[in-house]
Amino acid sequence: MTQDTVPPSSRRDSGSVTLQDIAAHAGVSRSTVSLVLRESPLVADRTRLKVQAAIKELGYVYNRGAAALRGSHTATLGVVVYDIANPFFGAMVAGIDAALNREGYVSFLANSEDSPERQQRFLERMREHRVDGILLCPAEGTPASLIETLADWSLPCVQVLRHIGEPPFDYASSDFARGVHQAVDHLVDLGHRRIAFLGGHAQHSATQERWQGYSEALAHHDLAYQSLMRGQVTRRAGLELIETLMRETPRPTAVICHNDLMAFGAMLGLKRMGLAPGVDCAVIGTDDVEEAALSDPALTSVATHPYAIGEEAARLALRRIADPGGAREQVVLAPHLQVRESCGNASQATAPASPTTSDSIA
Amino acid sequence: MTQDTVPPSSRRDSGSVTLQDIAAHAGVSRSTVSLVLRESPLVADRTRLKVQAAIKELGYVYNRGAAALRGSHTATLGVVVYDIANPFFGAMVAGIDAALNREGYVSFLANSEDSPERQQRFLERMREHRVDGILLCPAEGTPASLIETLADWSLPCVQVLRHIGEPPFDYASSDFARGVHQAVDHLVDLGHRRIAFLGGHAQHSATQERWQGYSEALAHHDLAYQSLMRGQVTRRAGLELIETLMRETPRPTAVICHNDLMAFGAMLGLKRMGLAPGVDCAVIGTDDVEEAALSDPALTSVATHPYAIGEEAARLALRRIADPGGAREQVVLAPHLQVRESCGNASQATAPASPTTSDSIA
DNA sequence: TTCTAGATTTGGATCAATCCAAAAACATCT
DNA sequence: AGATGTTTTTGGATTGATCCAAATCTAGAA
Repeated sequence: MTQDTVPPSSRRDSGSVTLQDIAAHAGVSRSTVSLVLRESPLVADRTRLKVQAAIKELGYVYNRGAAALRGSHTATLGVVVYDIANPFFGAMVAGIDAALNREGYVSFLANSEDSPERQQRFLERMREHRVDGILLCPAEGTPASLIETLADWSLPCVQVLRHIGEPPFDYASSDFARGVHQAVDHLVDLGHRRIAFLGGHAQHSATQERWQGYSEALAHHDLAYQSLMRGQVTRRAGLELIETLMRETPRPTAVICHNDLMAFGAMLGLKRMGLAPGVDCAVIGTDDVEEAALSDPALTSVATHPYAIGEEAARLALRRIADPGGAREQVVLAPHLQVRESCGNASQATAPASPTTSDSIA
Repeated sequence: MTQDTVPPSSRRDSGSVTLQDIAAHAGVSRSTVSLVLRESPLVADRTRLKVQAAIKELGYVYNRGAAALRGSHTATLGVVVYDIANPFFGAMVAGIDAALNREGYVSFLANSEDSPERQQRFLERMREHRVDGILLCPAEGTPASLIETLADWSLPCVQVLRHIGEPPFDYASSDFARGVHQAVDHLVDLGHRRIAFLGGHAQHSATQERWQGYSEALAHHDLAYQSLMRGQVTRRAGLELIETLMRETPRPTAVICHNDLMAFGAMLGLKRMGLAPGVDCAVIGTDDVEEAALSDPALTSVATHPYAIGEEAARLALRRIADPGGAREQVVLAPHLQVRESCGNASQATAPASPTTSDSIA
């Protein structure tokens, strides 16, 4: 009669139990409950337990929106990719998700479809939602000023896979140049001298780095032959480009592809021409997606570890959010060459016995 | 001196221009600015223009968090899938993204990895963020009570691809039973009589519906032969199961697979056994992922349109959010059979007389 | 000119948390 | 017991928008 500890049913009606309600029920103040929720060490153990019991009893649900309004962060990260339908991004997003989840963060995901306009809209929307930071895989044609704009917004941004402008900025990716270099090394070891490259025609860093790796590697091995074809980085483009390529004279004996999709297309194209991938022409892809292990023949590929890139990018973003003024970081993972069957096996290639069609002119 | 219209630089420092600031600058009240932002027809045109000018001039950024606190919705949707790395989900998420984007919504994406515990954590987190609704692809083993729990939370939830419990509930998917039925019909048309099925061993609706479609179709055609193998729905499982299957006597002449990944595995397995997919054994997949068109041989597949499912699911969720009490809806898209080469071509199977040179098949 | 219906506009309360300075409770040492 | 120092706890102010009832401003009619 003096104090009703639990108004039986009137509480869970409207679904909104507030800090105030808990405080009343536990006989403490709003502020104390807030401290308990945030796991502050200021609260005495006995009080903490009382409050936690009340929280459980009343079925309280933390309101992150209200907290964000007064506080300084939303525990929310914006993620903008340009092709979520691509399996590579699926894996990357899974990595991001895992890393964020550990810290209680949630991510807004948006798909720019490589359109700078869509990308811009998404970024503005995320800003309105007061995300703590952004993971951005910049759409092709993103203006160089975008990074400054984000800085003006004081929105921490980690660029992923591609970057616009020059460092310093936060960046997480794979060392694409090195990956292609490794692929060339491997082919040279196997005895190849005429190594072609099927690349993307787009102008972003991820494409350029691969070209660079390719030409550096050729120079390093004193190879005169060079053949660089550009197209979409799709299976279909791989199929079409390889046909053109195989009609060249002299014909390359190996081809490195921008990604695995192109490589699959190239292998299919070879088959359609009556040529055997790995025998008549070695093929190397990039990314090492799951299908690479099970294609026919199994594809040798430069593994770029999308899941790990996602994890690293997310962790870097969290670091930057915690320390916005800190030194910018570039996390560039080393790829590794996953050797399978699409380059033939060593015995075939390294011991060409007689017909060493010694490299001629390009 | 009486009124300073624009304090030149002191405003954009802290980055937070509020409704109050705009109101002062435009000479109106907070409330009016709010009405303008929400495109209320109550505001006179002249006032609206004045306010919009002030908004632009001061570089105001709408604070959706603050709005959500007082208002009733967050323009936010939670999306929980169980395998984001799967290309099917990539496409589906792209569809969701497109539909939400049109209405100004943003989505939180989470990956349950088919773990009910992870799923539960994510749902709680999303509740704390006060999402307006949930798109849920239930993890395997999700307790039947989950849907009630979400209802208790008064959180609108659309189940996608799989469902737990029985209608009425909101649900968006493909008619898997019908898809398998169509596949059987096609094979029977081609003259097949021994048709096997490679399915998943999991106990969710999506798997059961396919079994059901398979046995109904067999009954419909009075086929006595039946062979149903269960495993993971992965490429590797397809590869392993087909080998077992082809050692059976009598051997099936055709196999329908739970999804395309299994079908790719099955085709690879056939090749490894020295059998030709489409000649020695017809293969049909489900989903019609992009790779299906370019595999070797090109895969006949039951197209389930993940992008469209994503769009429909998102739109249904938005409808339910707008009208929480409305009648529950089941949006079940009709799949269609995408015929390619993995069942042989018509000339071999149906009309051995004339070599119809028409591109793929009729 | 006054009245009134209709169209605009407004201030105060509210949403549910956090921040912060100051108060209260408790322990320790003369 | 009193002075001092440490933990704990607290109320009031604050965050930035929306809701709502009431106030103000039209324009047309009496």
